[in-house]
Amino acid sequence: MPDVGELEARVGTTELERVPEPKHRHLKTVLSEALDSEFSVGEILPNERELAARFGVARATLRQALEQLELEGRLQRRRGVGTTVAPPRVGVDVSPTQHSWPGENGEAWITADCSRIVPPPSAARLLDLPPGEPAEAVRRTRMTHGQSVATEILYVPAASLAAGWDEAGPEGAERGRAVLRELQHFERGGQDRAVELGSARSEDARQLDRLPGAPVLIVTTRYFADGRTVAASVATYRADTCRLTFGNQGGVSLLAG
Amino acid sequence: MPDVGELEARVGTTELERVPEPKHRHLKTVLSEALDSEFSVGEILPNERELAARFGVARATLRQALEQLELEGRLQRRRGVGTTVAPPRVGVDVSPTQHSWPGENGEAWITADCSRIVPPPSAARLLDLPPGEPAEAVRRTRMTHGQSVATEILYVPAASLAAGWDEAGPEGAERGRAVLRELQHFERGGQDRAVELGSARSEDARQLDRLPGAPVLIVTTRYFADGRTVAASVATYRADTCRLTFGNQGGVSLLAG
DNA sequence: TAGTGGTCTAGACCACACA
DNA sequence: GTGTGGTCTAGACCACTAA
Repeated sequence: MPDVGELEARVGTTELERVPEPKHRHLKTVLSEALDSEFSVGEILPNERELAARFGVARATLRQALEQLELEGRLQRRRGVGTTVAPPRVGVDVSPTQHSWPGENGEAWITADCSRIVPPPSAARLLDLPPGEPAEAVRRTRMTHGQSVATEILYVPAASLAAGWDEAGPEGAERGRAVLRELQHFERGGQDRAVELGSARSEDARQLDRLPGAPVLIVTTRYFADGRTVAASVATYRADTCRLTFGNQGGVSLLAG
Repeated sequence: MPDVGELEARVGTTELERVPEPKHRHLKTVLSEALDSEFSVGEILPNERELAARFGVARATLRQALEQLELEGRLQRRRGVGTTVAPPRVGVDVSPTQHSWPGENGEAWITADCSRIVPPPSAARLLDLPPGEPAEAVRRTRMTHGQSVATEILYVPAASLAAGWDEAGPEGAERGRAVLRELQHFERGGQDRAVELGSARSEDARQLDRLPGAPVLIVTTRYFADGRTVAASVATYRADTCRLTFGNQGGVSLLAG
């Protein structure tokens, strides 16, 4: 375990400055620099009680600093285990060329489930669907490097399914794959996308191996064909481990390095 | 001020459930529903001590719930003022058609400053610039509906400036506009973009009217021309008030090629 | 000056992972 | 069990805003 003796001294020193910077913010800066210079990826930090004692602050104050560093993807904390130095964020391509049409071959998405439900109002609005109208909801998970980085619900209204669609057909993942096959019949008309900050619903949190409320990036997509919205999806990406890339150079994202 | 009597009762009730949900999370749910049904945009909530007392929890616990709601853009808290119900997030277009080349006419960016600096390592990496090499750093602010929603630093290496570029030329905003004019000479070669979660540096926080450490969406862009990276920018968007949109229906299709 | 949210403390107990 | 991070309390004082 690296020595943090010098850092303790600096916390005390700056505390006397003219412009009072909150302790937790200064602590975050000091820890951040220590992570750069004295720790390597995967290394375990001293526990919170230990660190708080060393820096001469209450545990709650130390936790404010750790929370920020976790938000920025610098640390990973796990209950019952400890706090470790996180690897750099993974670049996940969400540009239309990589994420262009649901169910396309070569996608990184794994279909998990599907059921016929009444979409929540926010989803109904995306689809221009009257409230109360049912749709197929396909649940998928996106894997990268053996880890699940995102979960998604893809809403497909009945109007986007062929006339022979069997409402009483198979359930679960098989039904989901059938819905995705239906979408292949459309001539692609483009898409819309939005990114915003959110917090993980408990269902998403379970799948992403995070606590409920963890920060996530929510990617909302509308798929167009035949001059209307034929499907819409709400994807939830782990904000701590992911960087969403929109490379349009037509090749591999150079930002990945 | 709407009555929250019913809500208090529900907090007490659910506390007895079999699966112990943290109080702050349940509190968040209850408050969220109250915001939907009993409050309207701009309305002022009771203060934190008052709310904590009503729900029978410590102020710190209540604050955990409020912090989450603020993160999701539902609330706005200002020291010395109070907590108000936030308006829906503003959609800010960051698609290539709207944000296509720095300094283009009709942009929503206001040039604030410019100086010759040595870019931080992260920026040098974006530019494929050797460490220590200087670049012009143009600082800009993006306005939407009279509010500043983003700040940006655009790095332009010396190699991207014309032979006759005057290093000792004007300072401040005027210098920035001169650098932007230089960029107009290139034949545009496309761009790269990435979005990730970060926290506001104190400088950004001041410009965005937020406290340092506030959650922000960081948009990193590389501009290509002549087969190389001629400029790169790091833009910081307020995560609480902004939804980044990548709409391409009305404009050029990103699916081309 | 009064009232707000922001910071900080020094405890306590709980849920979880792992040996 | 033992040790970790997660939750929660009941205070206190500070920085800021606006009347």
